[in-house]
Amino acid sequence: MQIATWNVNSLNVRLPHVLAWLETNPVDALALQETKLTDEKFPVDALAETGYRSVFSGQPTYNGVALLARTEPADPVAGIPGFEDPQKRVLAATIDGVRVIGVYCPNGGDLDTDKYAYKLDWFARLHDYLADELARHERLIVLGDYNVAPRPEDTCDPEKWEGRILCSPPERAALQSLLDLGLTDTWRLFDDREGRRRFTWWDYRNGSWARNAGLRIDHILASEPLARVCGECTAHVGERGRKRPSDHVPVIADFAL
DNA sequence: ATGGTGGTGTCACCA
Repeated sequence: MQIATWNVNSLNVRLPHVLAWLETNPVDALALQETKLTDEKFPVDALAETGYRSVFSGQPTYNGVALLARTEPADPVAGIPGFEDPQKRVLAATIDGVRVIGVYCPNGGDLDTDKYAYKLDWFARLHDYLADELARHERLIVLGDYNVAPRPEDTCDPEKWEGRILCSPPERAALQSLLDLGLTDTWRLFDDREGRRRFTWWDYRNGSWARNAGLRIDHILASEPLARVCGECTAHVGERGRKRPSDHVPVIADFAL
């Protein structure tokens, strides 16, 4: 089973990119973030023509998540149960016997802002939700844009990034608390693989792409039975060099199921 | 220093 995540930064703009990518990478499931579409405007038909069923949870202008799959996603649940939040950031469904939870974690703004406090609180809610889900589902994948670079080597310039937003110790601790539940960051299973590009996001500003000034903030976490059979996790970095790209690229993992 | 959305602003807001 191949499963991928992609923050598309507007599905309205990026739909041609997504359709083309799916044609050459016919993954079993794809989690999208920052669709920036209301549910009425979700491109159900165009995706169906490419062979994908969709479930989605969107809002105008900001946020918005979706799950695409070649089989009908079952038992969809939007949001974190028990957590009232107008920001559409979480969507779960069962795909081919795997419970898949797509997440768009808050960015956090700057360290001294309300957005940062919201980010840390949001991660605590996600933690408790995932604890429940792990108890219910042996096969669980949690994937998306976490807006956290877990280690210095997941940044282009540790001296610059350490302690800043996306890399601060509380954010890293929040991500680690998810792993401590029994989830594996599948990327790190292949840390010793040579020639692999290390980042998943490059800011549109400052010529970040040209300088390869990126971060690894998009992750695919898997429960133990899935991590054991994970054979690959890579970033499709080439997507960042296309015309009118998202600032994130797809991350794809392969499980021998 | 860029890019996307909503919508016409001295654009603001978000990433």
